[in-house]
Amino acid sequence: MSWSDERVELLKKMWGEGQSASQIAKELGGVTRNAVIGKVHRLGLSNRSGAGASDGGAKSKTSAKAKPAARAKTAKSEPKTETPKEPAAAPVSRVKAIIPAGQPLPPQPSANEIDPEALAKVNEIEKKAKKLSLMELTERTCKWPVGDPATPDFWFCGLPVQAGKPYCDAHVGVAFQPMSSRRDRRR
DNA sequence: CCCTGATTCGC
DNA sequence: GCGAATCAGG
Repeated sequence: MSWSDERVELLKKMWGEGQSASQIAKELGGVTRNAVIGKVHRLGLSNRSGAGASDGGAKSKTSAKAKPAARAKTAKSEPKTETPKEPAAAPVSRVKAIIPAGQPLPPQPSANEIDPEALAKVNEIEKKAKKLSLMELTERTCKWPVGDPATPDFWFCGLPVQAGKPYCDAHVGVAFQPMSSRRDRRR
């Protein structure tokens, strides 16, 4: 396949719309996402001007970037500092459950007031939760704690996490509320 | 693991 | 000019 005007145009269009390279490649057919990215670069529109779009893995690299130069076989045997797997701070949501009654609760930002939908979603997925122990958590398992840590009935969600996030899709929903839960609250 | 774009370099 | 292989990161 070659880059006909039409194909290039579609490429530009989709790229402009914020479509990912893989999506564009899929749409065009006959090319890989690498081909698309390569073309995008050659066309000089590597930087999606203005369009915020879904920034999957793009992190506006700084111009001058260190490059390995000869990418032969030099690299590959680096020490690589593995992420020592953090315990991850407990979400404030279930705090109430793990704090003995009678103790004053620390001021919680917005422990309450979470999208009912998000909560419902959580309740649903928690049924499917893998109920992992702390040791079983990995970089891609939801680290949302459930239950009382001082109890055998304590586990972590363990469902697949959302890329880059510490929690699964549902828990991300209640963990990161985009400021402004209630839009229009009739009172 | 999935995914993203960025870069290099032989073709 | 092209794009696979690789890098770098969420």
